[in-house]
Amino acid sequence: MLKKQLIMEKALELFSEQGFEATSVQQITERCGISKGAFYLSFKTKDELLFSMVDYYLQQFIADIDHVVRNSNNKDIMLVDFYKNIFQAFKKHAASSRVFFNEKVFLTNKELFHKVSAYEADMSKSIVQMLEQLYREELQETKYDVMYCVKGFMKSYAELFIFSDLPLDLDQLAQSLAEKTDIIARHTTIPFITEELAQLVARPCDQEITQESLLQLIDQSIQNLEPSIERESLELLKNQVEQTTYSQAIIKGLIENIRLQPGCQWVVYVLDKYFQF
Amino acid sequence: MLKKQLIMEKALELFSEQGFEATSVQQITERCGISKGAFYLSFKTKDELLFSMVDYYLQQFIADIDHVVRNSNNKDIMLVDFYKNIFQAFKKHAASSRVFFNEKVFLTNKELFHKVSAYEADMSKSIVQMLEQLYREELQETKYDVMYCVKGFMKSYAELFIFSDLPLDLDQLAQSLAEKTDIIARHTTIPFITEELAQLVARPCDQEITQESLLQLIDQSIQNLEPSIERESLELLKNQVEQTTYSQAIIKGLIENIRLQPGCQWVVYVLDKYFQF
DNA sequence: TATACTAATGACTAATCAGTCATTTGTCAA
DNA sequence: TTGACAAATGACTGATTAGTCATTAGTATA
Repeated sequence: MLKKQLIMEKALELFSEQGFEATSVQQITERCGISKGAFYLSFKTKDELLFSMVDYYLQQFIADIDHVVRNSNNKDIMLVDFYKNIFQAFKKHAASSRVFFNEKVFLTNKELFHKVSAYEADMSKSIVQMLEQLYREELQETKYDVMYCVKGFMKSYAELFIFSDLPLDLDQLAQSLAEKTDIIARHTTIPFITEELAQLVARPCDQEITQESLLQLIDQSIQNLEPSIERESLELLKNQVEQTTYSQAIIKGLIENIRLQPGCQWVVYVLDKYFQF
Repeated sequence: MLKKQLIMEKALELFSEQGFEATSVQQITERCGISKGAFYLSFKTKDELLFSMVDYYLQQFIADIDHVVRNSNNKDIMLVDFYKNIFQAFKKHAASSRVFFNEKVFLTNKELFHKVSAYEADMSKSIVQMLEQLYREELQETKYDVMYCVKGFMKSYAELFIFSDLPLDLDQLAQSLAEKTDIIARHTTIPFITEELAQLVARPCDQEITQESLLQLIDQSIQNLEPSIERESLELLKNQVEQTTYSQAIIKGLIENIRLQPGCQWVVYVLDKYFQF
């Protein structure tokens, strides 16, 4: 399915330059060097392209964040790591950030709005998880508030990457925001966001990972890979989902094999959760 | 120019529901109960409508914030007042917030992007001014950072008003954010946003208020008013700009007369600055 | 080479759009 | 009542769009 990826990448460029509505299918196919008909072999409609792109790009972003939160053992630098990764992602994916954090379509198309909201809820959950790891029960009353502050810092400082390409010291930025987050976490006494409120806003409840949905996701991801070690790893993992025979170590190793594979971040994220790493 | 206002209001509703690109002039005129031709008597193009709307709605928003910052004498409640007003505005103008904080057009149309950036810069300036009043020289190193945090809080918590209509306790929210801002201001030691960086990002330098540009603005605003005390006040103020004869008290009174007049917030904001209140 | 199949093409359609302009309607003063 | 002017109309134009489909190109098998 390399054609699909090509289309999504070129479409991202164009959407980032002109927006979704203002970009025609013709323009996309011209930039891809393919015909209009070929486009409709990959995607049924222009809307379906956008849906696929949301999955393709937001999954990468969310999975990235989650990985940092889960794999940072050193609490002293967890926050710094978190912010450094976030802004590295913003820097690297400035184009997709522009599109997915600013496109109006996401507010007007209900289905799409839910999709994006669900990913945002995943991100919020990761942040709360990180805060719980860092501060344990000290933060019981205010953790959702602190999460909102973290998201606010992200949104505000991300503008530096999205709207300009100034050379910025990522390390200092990460340290600065880590300090701010720590200060807020330690000193806040008047919470506003209760757990209930946080859940009301993030309504789109994350759907459970079922064996069936995971197998479907793996099949889909396999199609994105050329025959290779990575593809073989994913096929072995598929068997493990159907019937676990290998040890945790082997399974973890197989997941690591595909962690950096483009288009596979999401399946890695879901596999991590499924096998409880 | 009541027709113009009608069109802008109905267009805002539609843009808020569907976005700018997806809304046709036909739809706008249908909701207004006017013909297509009548639309083009008020606005030369669909783009010109958007330009006018940016001025009309963002000026209200910015002027609102500036007024709080300038007129709050009590430092203890200045921050609370600030946030309460901000979120009252978000609540009241949820539709325009949705449009102007999420429309992609603003990123792809250069001229429009500069317009919006200029208003954002005005807002940033007001916030820095408030922080200077509150913390004097204690905050010299970190005030631009704190300003970015304030904007982050605004962006993050505004989602509560823009995307849902849950009943929220504005007072508690304002207090909660005021506390957070105060905490950040007092404890931050690692700044990231320097004055230089802040100015680089907010490039679109605010243009100076000249007598000429002010007179032009007043003329424009007068056209939005029916004959009334308010209109007379504005006409008197126009004379005062050309040649000051009245005392400060009278001028201030005349400005107060029109402060709450719809469509006049911006001229009030500029008059405030011009007469140095 | 012949056959069967899939992948890819691009001219085409029907719909929609922004913007125009000849015409009508409404409103004054004379 | 008339005539002169401005306000408002909506059918129309030309351009552009998403999506289709009859045709062709490419490739693998027999």
